[in-house]
Amino acid sequence: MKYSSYYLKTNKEAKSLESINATLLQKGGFVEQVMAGVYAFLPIGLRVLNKIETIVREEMDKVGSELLLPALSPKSLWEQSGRLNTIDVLFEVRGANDLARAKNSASYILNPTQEEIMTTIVRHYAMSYKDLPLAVYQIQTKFRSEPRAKSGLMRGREFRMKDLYSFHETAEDLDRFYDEMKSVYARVFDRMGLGHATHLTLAGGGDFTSNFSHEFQTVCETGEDIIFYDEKEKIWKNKEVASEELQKTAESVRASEVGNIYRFGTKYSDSFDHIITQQNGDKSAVHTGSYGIGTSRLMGVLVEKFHDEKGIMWPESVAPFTVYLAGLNRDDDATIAAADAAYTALEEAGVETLYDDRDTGTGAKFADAELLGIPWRVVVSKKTAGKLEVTSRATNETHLLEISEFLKKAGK
RNA sequence: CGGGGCGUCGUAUACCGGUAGUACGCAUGGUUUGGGACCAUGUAGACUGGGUUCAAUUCCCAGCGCCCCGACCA
Repeated sequence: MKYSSYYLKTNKEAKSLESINATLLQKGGFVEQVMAGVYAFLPIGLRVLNKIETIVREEMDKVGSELLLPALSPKSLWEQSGRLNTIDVLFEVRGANDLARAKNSASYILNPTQEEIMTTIVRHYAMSYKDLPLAVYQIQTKFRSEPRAKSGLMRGREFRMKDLYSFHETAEDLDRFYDEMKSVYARVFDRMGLGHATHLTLAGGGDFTSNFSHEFQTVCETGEDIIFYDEKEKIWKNKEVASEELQKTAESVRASEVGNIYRFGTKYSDSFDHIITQQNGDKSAVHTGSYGIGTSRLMGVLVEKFHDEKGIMWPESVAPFTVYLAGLNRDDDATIAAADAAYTALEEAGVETLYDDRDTGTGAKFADAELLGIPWRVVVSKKTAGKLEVTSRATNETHLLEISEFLKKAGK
C-alpha cells in the first residue's frame, strides 16, 4: 500500500486523553470518535481489527461453525426470556413509521448479545440428540447503552464481539466443552501476544444455573476489574467473588476482561422451548453455554500493553502492516527506483508493506513509522546502497540487509 | 445514575462586555530532504435556546455534548 494514496493521516497535535489507547489510536488515524463510546474504524484501524478477528475466527472454526445473526431483534423476544427487565443497558428503538403511528407501533432491540435469537434459530435445527453437541458463533457489532462509556475502545456503547453458543444433550457434555473452550481461548490470546498477561479468572455467574463463570482477564492498568490470585486454590478470582479474607491477604491487580465463558444449563431452552428427542424417545431440554471475546476491546488492550513514548508497538500477528518502507531522497530518481523495486519485491513475497512514498522530510516518516507501531521499519535511501536498512520497532536494533536476507528473516 | 471539569476555525489553544489572535492542518508557489525543516500567499471558528445589557463569544439560567471520579457492568 502506498502511503500517498492510502486513507491515512496521522496527527501529532491530537489531544492527549487519559486513556492511552484513545490517544494513540486517534493520533495514528486508526479510529475516529463519532460520539462517546462510538468509534469509526478507519482503513488502517480496520486492518488491525480484521487481524484480531481473523485469529479469533481461525480458532473458533476448530470447534464450531460461523454464522451471522441480525443486530436488530423484536422486543417480544426479550420479554419472553425475561431479560427485558434485567439487562439495564438495552437500546430500544422504533422505526420512523412506527413513531408516526405510535398507537400500535412495534419496538425493537439493538442486540447487546444474542442468546435469545440464537436459541430460537437453533431449536429449528437441533431437534434430536443426533444433532448435538453443536457450536455456532458469529463476530458482530453489539450495542449496550452504557451509563458511562470510557477509556477509548475499552468500554463502548457500540463494540465488536465474537459470541459462540454451544448446545448439549447433558450437563456433563456442556462441562466437557466448557473446559475445552478454556484452552481454545488461551490459544487465541497467546497468538496476540497476550498469553502471559491473561489469566483465567473465576467470576460471578449471576442468575445462571452454575454458580460461577470464568473470565479471561488481561493485566492492564486501565482495566476496570480487580483480580486476586488465590494461592490455595491456584486460581485468579475477580473481586466480585473473592472473599474478604483473600482480599486482605492477596495482592490485587487491575485487569481488563477480554473474554468470558458461561454455562446456562437449560435457562434459555426452557424460555424458548428448545427440546430435543433422546435416543430412547424421551424429551429433554438442551444444555447451553455462551462464550464471548471482545475483539474491539482487545484492540484497545493491545495498545495499552504495547506502546512506548513514541507510539504503538503492535505484535506482528495483529499489526496493520509488517513493514513500513520509508523511501528517502525523493528527489533522486535512482533512489526512488530502488525503493519502488523493494516495495514490489516485498509485496510479491507476501510481506504486507506500507510504502511511504510521500515527498516529506525524514523525520515525519520515521515518526509515523513509530507512531503507527509497524514491526519493521525498512529504509531505502542513497546511503543504503542497494540494501535495506531494517529497524525493529520492538528492540530498535538496526541491520543493513539484502532483500533476500530480510525476506528470510520475515519468514517468506 | 450521583459528583467534578470543559464547550472558540478541521485540530490544539489565546484574549476580550464593543464581532476574535496564534500554531498545526489544508490549498497554491518556491526552497528543502537521515528525525515531525523553512519562506510567501490563501483558507476556515464562538454548541443550542432563553435572560441581563445600548451592546453578549464573554455575565446568568436551561438544554445538549464531551472528558474525568464513583456507582453500575449479560
